[in-house]
Amino acid sequence: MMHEKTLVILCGPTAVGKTKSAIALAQHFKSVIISADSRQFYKELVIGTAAPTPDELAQAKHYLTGHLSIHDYYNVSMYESDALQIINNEFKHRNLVIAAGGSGLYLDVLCHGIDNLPDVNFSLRKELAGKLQENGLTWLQEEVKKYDPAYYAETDINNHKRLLRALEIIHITGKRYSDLRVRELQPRPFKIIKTGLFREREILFNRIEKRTDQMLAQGLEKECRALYPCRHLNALNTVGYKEMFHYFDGTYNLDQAIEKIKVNTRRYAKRQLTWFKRDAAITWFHPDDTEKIITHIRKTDSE
RNA sequence: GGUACCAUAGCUCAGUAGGUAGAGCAACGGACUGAAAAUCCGUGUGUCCCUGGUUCGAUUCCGGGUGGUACCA
Repeated sequence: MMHEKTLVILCGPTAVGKTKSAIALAQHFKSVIISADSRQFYKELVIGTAAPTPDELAQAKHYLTGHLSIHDYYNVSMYESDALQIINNEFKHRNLVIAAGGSGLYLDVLCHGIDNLPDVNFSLRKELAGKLQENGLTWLQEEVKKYDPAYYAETDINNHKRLLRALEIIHITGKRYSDLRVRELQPRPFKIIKTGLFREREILFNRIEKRTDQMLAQGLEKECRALYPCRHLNALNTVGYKEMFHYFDGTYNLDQAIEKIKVNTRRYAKRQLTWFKRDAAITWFHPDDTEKIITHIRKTDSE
């Protein structure tokens, strides 16, 4: 199917160099960048998320970065509609848009949509979380087993977040989560070209180490201190912040907190790689090979 | 220089009354549908410092090296 409109995906693990490459592509194609980094959405999280700098923001139009407050509720479905609306608008006067980021789920939903499941009911979530607290994981497992044995059989039964979400949906809809989660791929009215950035692991890990030290030098501690009162917010359950909060608590000393940030960032990068690796549609490039990425996009786009 | 103690996984250490070894952390692999930088699952990766001796068999016992730590000079 021929589309005259194209969405270019640029994904990859944290610290691989996505921001820089995305800007280079945006400048070359005279295009814009839609962020797909679930923590760069929050305007309060700047240093710790390695958000694009004012200088970088000036080099290309960026969407969906710093557009939320940590106090806002947001989820992947809201991201899907926000991003699609922007893409739709941009396609009125250009043929190519770039979506760049490291949040695999968000990119997948942008490309293929997500099942029409009910939104979170906060009072229900609170109620169920309270029961979980009171009765333990076994209770939650038994509930899911009782109302949706199919889901219980196939899911990670130690993952309380998954079980809680499934139980929520069962309560809200009166239906089984496994019947509603059909994973239907939604067609998009534009072409999608998926590119990924890759570096040798040792080099990637060195970059993480160096970038963490830079964050500290740029004032990560101060940024975290200001956010410390809000530490319970989901947006702050984030690498780089939660470890500093433990330092403020006295659980870690500063050196331990820094080491933990490095370890957890490496693990995050590994989880991202696991996610992206299984997507055979991604073509991989070294971040320095901007010309190759451009050639690939031009070639694929004209096919 | 002398005496004592130590040397086992990437790190900190346990252990084997002689039958080639296991914890924590780190590391590695994986899952993933409205919390996703979240959450969860799985995996020991080893010249037991070197070298002789005793023994059917030594990481373990004995001797000698080497390295480290502490104390005494």
